[in-house]
Amino acid sequence: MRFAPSPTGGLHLGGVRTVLYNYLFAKKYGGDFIVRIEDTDQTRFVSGAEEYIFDTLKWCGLEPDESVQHGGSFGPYRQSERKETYRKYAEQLVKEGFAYYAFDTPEELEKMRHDYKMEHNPSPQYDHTIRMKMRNSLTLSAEETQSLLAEGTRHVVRIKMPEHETVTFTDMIRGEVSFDTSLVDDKVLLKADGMPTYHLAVVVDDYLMQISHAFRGEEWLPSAPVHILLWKYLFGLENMPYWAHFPLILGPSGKLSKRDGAKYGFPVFAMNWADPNTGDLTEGFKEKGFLPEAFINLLALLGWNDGSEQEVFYKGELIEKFSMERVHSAGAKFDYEKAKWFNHEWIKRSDAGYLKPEVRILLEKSNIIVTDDRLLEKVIGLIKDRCTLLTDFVQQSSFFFNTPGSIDLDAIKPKWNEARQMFFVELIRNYQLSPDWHTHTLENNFKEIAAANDLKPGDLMLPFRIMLVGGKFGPGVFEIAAIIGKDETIKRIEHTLSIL
RNA sequence: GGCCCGUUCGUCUAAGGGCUAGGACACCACCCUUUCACGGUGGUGAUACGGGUUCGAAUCCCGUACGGGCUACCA
Repeated sequence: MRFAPSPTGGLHLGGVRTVLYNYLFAKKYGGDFIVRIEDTDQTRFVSGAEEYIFDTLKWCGLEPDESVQHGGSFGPYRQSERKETYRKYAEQLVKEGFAYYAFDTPEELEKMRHDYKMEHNPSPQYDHTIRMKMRNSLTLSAEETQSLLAEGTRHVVRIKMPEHETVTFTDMIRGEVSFDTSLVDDKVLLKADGMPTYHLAVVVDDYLMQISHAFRGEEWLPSAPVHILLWKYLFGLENMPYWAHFPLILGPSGKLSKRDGAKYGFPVFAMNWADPNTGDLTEGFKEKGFLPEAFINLLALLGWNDGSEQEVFYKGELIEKFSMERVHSAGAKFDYEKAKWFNHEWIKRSDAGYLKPEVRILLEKSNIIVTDDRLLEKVIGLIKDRCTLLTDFVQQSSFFFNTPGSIDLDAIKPKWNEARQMFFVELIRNYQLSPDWHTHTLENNFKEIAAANDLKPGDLMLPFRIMLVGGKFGPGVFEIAAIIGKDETIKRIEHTLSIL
């Protein structure tokens, strides 16, 4: 099993789902999950991106068995460090007539694309119809080729696609897929800078690293015939890994992109990603307040299900139940509302102790320092049902620890009167003298005073809540009062009374 | 344009020839709740279209339409 990301930016939903499925499949069958860094494009190097990938995997709980960071006996796991191994295979292909040297400059290629551009063929390819009109070892004499090579002329190695062959392979998700090779272009295998392209590297490395199953996104399907042919030429089809091409995760319009997230207001990356070149920060699911368990869960169900109506799965269950046969073949549009539902479910099911460390960090960021550990846990237990995102805990719990900064007076004023004012004055006196401070006592006393004054408790509870909480939300009022204590409760009532 | 992949409620999906096409999210209503949630009950809502094959098609085949991907010395 392998996952082979290119470290050029943040890891988005589709990428993480690919890792997930790779991981689940590997773990299910006792295989190794290996992560190889595909960094053959030096122009796209982004500092910090590789580390970001591993940080993301760690957060998701999808630790590789072999990788740059985890070691393994098939290294190096960074393609840039394997540069020397690829040339040999490219030369072998040329020698055997499956590939050729091409000396065309970027300008010449551009000219070709321009000259052959027709209405019926808007994007001409470097293929069997064109290659004999270009500058390569097929059109040049052996001597010319040799001397160009000897002079160190910049050149690439291209695969020579056969003219009329049908390449067929079995995709684990789609079944048999076939291609007419005359319609595929002569892809570059080895670039002028000596680095391989993805096409060569993926085949060579999958062979050398003894990869048994190779899963990737559907966007790779069109180049599959190139890879199949390379396997046939280099290592034999019988040694080729099993392939699976996952359907794409779609945004509101086409393949999900970073742009979609910014445009429609939902995260696309797993964790915050700060582009070192532009300085742009893209918010991640982690920072948005998602639990890794929920993130994994929602991704797993985006294109897969176990056939039952179960939707919430632990990682262990996913490993146990995952199967390629049940991966959908159609693309799935990402629904942020449903994603939030998954997180809410996970928060509800997590116990307060588990949530505590994260919540504490969030509270500290809002300058709420909680020293009483048991209190924090109790509060979390009381409010977690109403928190969809981890970040919701701040608003839902701040009033337990700090006096509310603002009071929603508009919710009280319209029905406020002398009688109610008097009620609260009496309530303060009563609570002041109350020998104990428990939820039930507080509620009973509250109702007795109301009854004695011929007032309906229901009309008084909302104002009371606003005084303690600041707004119309939160758990039972008397529980809140019980937790914040006598002094604080009275102080808050007095404060609101004074500004009404 | 060419090639490849795909098409069940708005969204994620179940139903691999035989039922009123099931569930979940979202939405609406009601119940519970003297706030907001949680929870509960119910509701709106789908097999893209046209042909076959078959006693019988969401399911198999063909065509059309639509959607997506690819078409770089990027992955």
